[in-house]
Amino acid sequence: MTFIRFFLPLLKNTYKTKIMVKDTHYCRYYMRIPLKDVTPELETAEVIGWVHEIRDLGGLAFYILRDRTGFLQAAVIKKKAPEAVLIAAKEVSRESVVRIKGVVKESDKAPGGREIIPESFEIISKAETPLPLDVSDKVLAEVDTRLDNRYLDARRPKVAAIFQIRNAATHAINDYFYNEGFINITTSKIVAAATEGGTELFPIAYFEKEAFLNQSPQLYKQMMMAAGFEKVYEIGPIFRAEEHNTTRHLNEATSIDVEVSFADHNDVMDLLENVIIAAYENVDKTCSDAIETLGVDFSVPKKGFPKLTYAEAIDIAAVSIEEDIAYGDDLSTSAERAIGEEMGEHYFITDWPTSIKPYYAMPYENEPEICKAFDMMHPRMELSSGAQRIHQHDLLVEQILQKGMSPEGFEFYLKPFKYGMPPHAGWGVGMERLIMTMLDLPNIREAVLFPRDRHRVTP
RNA sequence: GCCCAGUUAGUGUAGUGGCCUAUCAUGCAGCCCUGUCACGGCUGCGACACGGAUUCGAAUUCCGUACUGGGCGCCA
Repeated sequence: MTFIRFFLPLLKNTYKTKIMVKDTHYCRYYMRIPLKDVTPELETAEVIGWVHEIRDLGGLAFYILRDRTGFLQAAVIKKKAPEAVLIAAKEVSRESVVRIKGVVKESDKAPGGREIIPESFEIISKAETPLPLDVSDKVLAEVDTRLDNRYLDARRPKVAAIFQIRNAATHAINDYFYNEGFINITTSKIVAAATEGGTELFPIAYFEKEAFLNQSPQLYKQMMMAAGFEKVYEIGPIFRAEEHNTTRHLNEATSIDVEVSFADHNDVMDLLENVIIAAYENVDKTCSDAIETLGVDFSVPKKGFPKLTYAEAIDIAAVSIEEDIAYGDDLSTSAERAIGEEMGEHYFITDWPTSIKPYYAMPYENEPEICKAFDMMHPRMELSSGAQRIHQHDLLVEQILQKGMSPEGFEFYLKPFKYGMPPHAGWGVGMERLIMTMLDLPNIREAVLFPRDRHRVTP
């Protein structure tokens, strides 16, 4: 019986057309109405949701139901309600899943101007008490408690809103690349050696071989340039085994990685701006409810991010921070912040010293001490780094040696440079940082469903 | 890797040697309540991370252990 009730609509689209309301996004597959679509015009409705709050006034009790679309109040009038409704209403706990059928009434006293008067009230899945955290936000839990109970935490509209927005951003980025003729690739996350340098890798057991989780798809993107794919991108996980413990680092992050042949650093900086703006624009266009739920100031950045050379950035930092900073130093966190404050919007730092950028960054022909590498910054932090890459085999080997690394270690990477490697450029953007800065989230863990940090491997 | 801080009911907290039989809020249970929307009222339930030391007396001081948060470095 249950089987028929659930699956008949799939086979026979006309069944129960009365509640097959306009929004096919939510309705096509279920015999229920999303809560936001419940209106008095329906007269009757069957809804399923979580019991968000219970307010028992004595002769009258209110049950606030919640699903991903919103809230609906069910009003149980104890003198009039059927016995079975009273029993279930008494029995139910907060955060239980319930199915309610009843009459929908207009009421200016009810939230959203309408409420449902249950004629049946079925507890589909009862929630135990006490709950590990308060979904209704009366007592805010700490991030750690929330992450331990992420499935409950994510029931909170504010949390759901973040991932709705992340979805819209990801979708826009994929769309942008697709429309621009990029090929979406996926590359292996299991690698044989520390190829890029500069960061610690997680060792893994790979049968009888030594292997690691990849820190970046960099080398693979470049190999696909040699393959003639011309424009590739990948949105995927990267792993860094650094023991940092901060609100802006993850040991597993999502990288939006791009590589373009026959392009230089300026071309891909232009591309980067477009991608960031496309993400913001789609969020702006499709997520106004989520933005409102989060209560953040949201504005789409304007095309033409200011460009600062590394030397100029150092000058700004030198006058605004206490600590000593000189040409050739990496930009410290406090320097980054000081420059960000000065800039007040997204910006690029270009023309970095070759000595502090990875070996694959292309030095300027006339001034090889600096290279065609750039960082793209949000006032709060670094979002992206990229460069025109070295495509000449011998120059690459020279740079690797200069960094004190051994070319023998990654012959598989160098070999493609011998057989027709086009000039190319690319970048990587931290997805979580993009979302974090977009929504002004205090902690990067808020931008991932299941963050992996120094201590956390569950859930 | 270096440095700092923390751990008290399910959740979030108060607490600086005796007034702690541990505060408050939320939650939960019971009773009252027909328009709540942070419903309200009354009663109750529920916690000092672990081990050791100091002391007449330790949630509070000291040592160790475990766990956690944060800053820096490095980076996305």
